[in-house]
Amino acid sequence: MISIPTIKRFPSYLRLLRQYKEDGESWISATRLAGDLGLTAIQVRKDMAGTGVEGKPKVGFRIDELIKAITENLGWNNTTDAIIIGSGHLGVALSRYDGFSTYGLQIVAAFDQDQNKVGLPIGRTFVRPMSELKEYIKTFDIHIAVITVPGEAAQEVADLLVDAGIRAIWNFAPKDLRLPEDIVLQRTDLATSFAVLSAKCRRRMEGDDGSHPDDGDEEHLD
Amino acid sequence: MISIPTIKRFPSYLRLLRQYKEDGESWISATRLAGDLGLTAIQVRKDMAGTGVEGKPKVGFRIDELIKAITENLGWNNTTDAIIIGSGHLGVALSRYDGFSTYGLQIVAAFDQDQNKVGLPIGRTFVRPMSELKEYIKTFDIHIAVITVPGEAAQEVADLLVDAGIRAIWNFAPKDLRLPEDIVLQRTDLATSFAVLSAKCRRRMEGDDGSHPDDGDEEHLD
DNA sequence: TAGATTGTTAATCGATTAACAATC
DNA sequence: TAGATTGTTAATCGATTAACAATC
Repeated sequence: MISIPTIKRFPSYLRLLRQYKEDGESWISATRLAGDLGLTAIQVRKDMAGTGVEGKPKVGFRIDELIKAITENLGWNNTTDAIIIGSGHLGVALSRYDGFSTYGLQIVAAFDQDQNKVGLPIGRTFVRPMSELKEYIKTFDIHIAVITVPGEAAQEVADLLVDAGIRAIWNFAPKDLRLPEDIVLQRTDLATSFAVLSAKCRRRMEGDDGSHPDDGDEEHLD
Repeated sequence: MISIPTIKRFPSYLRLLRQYKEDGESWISATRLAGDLGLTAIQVRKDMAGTGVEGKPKVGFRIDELIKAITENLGWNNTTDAIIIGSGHLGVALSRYDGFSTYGLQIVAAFDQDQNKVGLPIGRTFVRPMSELKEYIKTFDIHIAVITVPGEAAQEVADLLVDAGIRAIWNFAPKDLRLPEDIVLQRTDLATSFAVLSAKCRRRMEGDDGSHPDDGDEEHLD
């Protein structure tokens, strides 16, 4: 089974591979991939081994094959429908974000507690009232929900989602959710990301000694 | 020196500690912190050791002391000015985000290449043209820049920032930047975050066996 | 006192890195 | 052939977890 650190590097590989392809190339070596991403060639080869794609000594890997294998490995070859709860600035930004289509993610509905927002257009749809949440999830068999409500409301919303039968939650609210073990949870916490940035800045100031490993994560986010 | 994984957990501790304080409590045990965050008590004690705060057997740690120590450790006791490049949906959302004040981060200016956006109000300020970027950074001695431009433009913008003397870049664009070693780089990559979510979903489906370690990063943001 | 909790030292676990034979 | 590159096995490194004495 592929490790989480490797999974985290997959999107970066994918972006670069697509670029190579666009440039008309069809083979790529781990050496060059590593150079372009600031990784070691050994690490890239290990990661590629996880995809099941075999390389050719002296030439490297077939770009098309790698793109296909990584995409499938991430499950990004199929489109997944998701809903978003919270239509504040961030909710609107994510709802309208084109980039998600690259990952096979499609925001098909937005919900908000604020009656004044209900009905407003957002992305390709409009804001729905929370009262319709449960029925929507069940009717359209939605598996993934994105939370962009204020931190204070996040746990309550998460509980509603779990009750409605959601399987995975992508939480952007600054709050650590408590969820049943069988629910998949992924955070994108700006505070955590900025904490790492702050810490790195601090070290740079205080004269850290030489070594500058590229985290990439939060990094890469963590 | 405090490890990056520990740094990543600091914001979660901080949020929880502030909540305890609001609830009128003044002491907290590692056991309870661990329970509320889904960590082990041993790990919490190790993390707390990093702050330099000493606990009392049987009672735990003074909440005020921990809040102060963690805040100072992250450098969040002082306000830091930052600028943002790219006034699309995400840029606007981040510029207006109130939560940053909690981390001592203040977005003091926004820039955009699009002449139609220049002059538009955003957050507490208005959009400036890219032509003013370098001078602004030098005049106000800005150390941190947030990038929210499209992936294709990110490297170019980053190069401009480095040339203007920026020290740290928080990159939200879906692009892996190549920067001089002395520049602090932190990514918040939605693709990476969603990749982890996708992988976890996949495993849940394919009948993974029992163990459900809470990543939290990315989970993690990260 | 008894018992929950802290703090430290040692063991474990997993990812990265190194070494090196195999290959085209 | 020579040499760059792959793929695998072993070594290293660092974080998490376990064990346990110290403490109030």
